[in-house]
Amino acid sequence: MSKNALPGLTLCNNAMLRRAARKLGQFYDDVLAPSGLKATQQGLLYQIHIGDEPAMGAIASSLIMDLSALGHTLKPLIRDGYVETFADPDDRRIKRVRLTPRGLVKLDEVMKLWHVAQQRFEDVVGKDQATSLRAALDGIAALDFDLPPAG
Amino acid sequence: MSKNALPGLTLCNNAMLRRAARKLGQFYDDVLAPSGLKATQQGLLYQIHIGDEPAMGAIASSLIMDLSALGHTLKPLIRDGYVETFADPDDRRIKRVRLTPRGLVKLDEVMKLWHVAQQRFEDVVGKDQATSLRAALDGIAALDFDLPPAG
DNA sequence: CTCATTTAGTGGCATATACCACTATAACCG
DNA sequence: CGGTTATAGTGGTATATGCCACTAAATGAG
Repeated sequence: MSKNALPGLTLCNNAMLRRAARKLGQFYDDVLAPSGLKATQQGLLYQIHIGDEPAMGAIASSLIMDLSALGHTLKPLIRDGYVETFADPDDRRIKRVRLTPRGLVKLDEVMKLWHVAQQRFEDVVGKDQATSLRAALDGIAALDFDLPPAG
Repeated sequence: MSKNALPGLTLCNNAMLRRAARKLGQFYDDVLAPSGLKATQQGLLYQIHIGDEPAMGAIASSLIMDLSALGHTLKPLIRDGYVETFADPDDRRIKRVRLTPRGLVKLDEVMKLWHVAQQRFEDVVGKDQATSLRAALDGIAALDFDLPPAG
């Protein structure tokens, strides 16, 4: 009944990454649960907050997320009144995003919980380990897998 | 227009992990696309294949995935005839999973593409880097975040 | 044996995330 | 200026995942 009775699991970089993401996501989600937000939503609110009324495209590319996926993810936050959008006056194709006052309050609340989760994570894995892990993950996010142009 | 105009992004372990997972997922998915399978599905077929007609619970716990999530994820694979399930004769609560002949053929096909993606990843990040990354991710997956029992 | 409890999965609902086709707007070119 | 192209988002559809309430089946206590 060991947790890892199945072999071979550790071979695929992508599978391992997703697996770790599920684990960590469950942990962060648990800790954030009292706020009613998921970790993804907390992260998104935070990104919006630290940006200067960022355009959707800017957020999406920062988060390496599909633009339409961002749009979908934003919907519950808009519905719940944490976030609002408005067209850029200089380019009406661009939709900018900001927190509502209510969203600011909520962010404050959820960030307290986030600190708990973050701290607990770093207690368990070690601060330096966590830092180098994040660096490694940032490295992956920055990779370019394109084959060098043949011509 | 830098990709990372927004600051602060790199602070959250969970957010960074998800971000890297999106990036890598997109890459693996791209490479596997000709097979018609997503990387998650390839990974799942593979897990089923290397297991001995594993029970759903066993798969779920190996992958650190919610049991019901596994059930949902399995549905398209069953619908497309790659996978079938059957009740364990000794314990009818248990549902075991196996590949169909068609599933085996498909796995073969998709694994060829997987090797391409995997190889390309390791070319780009380095074999040793990849190995230690996977080890780190496995470490995260194995963490225990429970607070030590107060009693 | 019978009832309470635990275990294994299911189904519904909600969010996360991607791709595609489409629309609106801006930018560019002759 | 007018038509073509490029850019920014939207909506639909599909998979990925999680939680909860529920059912079925096995286990354990009396």
